[in-house]
Amino acid sequence: MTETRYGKGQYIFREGDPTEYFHIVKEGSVKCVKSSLDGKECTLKVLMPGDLFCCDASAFDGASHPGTAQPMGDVSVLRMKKDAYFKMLRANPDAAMEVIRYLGNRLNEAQEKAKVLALDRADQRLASLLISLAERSGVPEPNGIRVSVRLTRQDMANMVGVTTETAIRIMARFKKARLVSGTAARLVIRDLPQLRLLAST
Amino acid sequence: MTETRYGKGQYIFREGDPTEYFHIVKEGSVKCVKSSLDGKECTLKVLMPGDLFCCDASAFDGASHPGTAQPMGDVSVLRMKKDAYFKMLRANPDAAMEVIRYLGNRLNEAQEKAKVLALDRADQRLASLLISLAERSGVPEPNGIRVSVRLTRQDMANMVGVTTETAIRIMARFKKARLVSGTAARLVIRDLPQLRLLAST
DNA sequence: AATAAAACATGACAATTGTCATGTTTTGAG
DNA sequence: CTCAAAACATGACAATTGTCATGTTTTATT
Repeated sequence: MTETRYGKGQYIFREGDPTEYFHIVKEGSVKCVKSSLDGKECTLKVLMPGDLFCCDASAFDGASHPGTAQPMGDVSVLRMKKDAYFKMLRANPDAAMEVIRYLGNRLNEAQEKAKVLALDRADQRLASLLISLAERSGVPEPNGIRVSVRLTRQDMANMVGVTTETAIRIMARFKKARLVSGTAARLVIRDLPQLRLLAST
Repeated sequence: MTETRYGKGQYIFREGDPTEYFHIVKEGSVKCVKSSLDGKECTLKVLMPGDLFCCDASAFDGASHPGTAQPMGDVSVLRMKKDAYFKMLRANPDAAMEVIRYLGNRLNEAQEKAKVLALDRADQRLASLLISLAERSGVPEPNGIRVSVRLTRQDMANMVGVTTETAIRIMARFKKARLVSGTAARLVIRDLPQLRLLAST
């Protein structure tokens, strides 16, 4: 299990690269991204410390990475050679069970995301995103919940499948309605209940 | 491991039901569905013989089912009490590894689906669906590939996050362009290469 | 074979979201 | 602190998709 550090502009691995390592996020956040042929990008998930990645099937079949893993700022990642990882899992039922649980949670999450993308309007999808940001990386503050991950409007757009302009416009509306305040450097959720209402309306 | 049969109009379990069993599809197909508060439905996946479900995290935390499992026609399902299933996995590293591989594949699939929903137009999403139907349940025929699962336009609409009308219109276009023929009872993919092209255009 | 229900179909129109263009503000590197 | 790059912002317009209404065809059941 070796520790590796990555910084801005680097990649942990890219879509299509051969799968060699199992990874755990130690410090910082990591973006999982897929892109289409015409350059459009979609952010599938932001991994936080403790999150596993490439703990799964792509690692098995000698296949290649189905997406790109990109550090958001400076990150530190623990990794282990594929073979050693599998050996470890076989020898250690507790670890294997933990990975099964983790993958199951990730699968549920991914399917919930698919549902939101399939059924909700852009503003609802953004509201859902803000809610989960508040829950997963929120820091309580006097006048709301600060999101500790730095996300530009473009990042948010890529996370909910809309254009940057649409994300900007909707966030501007949210700001006007006092549901949120600030931008990437300091995004604060000010009215979580109202956002929840909007997400399910 | 007991076998259970289900028929039209029944449910294997519904969203919110407590998780009690681990399941395997033995015969027939099973729809995994989520619905929103206002009645809109989204089909996450069609399970085929050999597919596992509830092999995952929801089964752990004593949580409830995140979605509904609905038989498509007559199906036969093998199931095992949660506790026995976990005991079996712990005692059997091969089985545990197999579940890890399976969940990983499902996760990749779900994320690919999310990407398509986030980035592609309705016609591209439908083309992608038809491609994967051809690959996963296609039966070669003199003039194309027959889809062995019976799917109405409404089913397809629910699978790609569009309205029934939109699915009907796009399928009509596909039919006119000789990419497909027939309806639910006998859907045939006639020009897979062209569909692939369309899906990634 | 009759018949009700479901599936398929199509038009007119509305709502949502994307595209492109342009300008302002904020951020970060030197 | 300066300055370029990135992020944020907004308008005008186009494209996509949804909504509602209505009608035909197919399917399944008695």
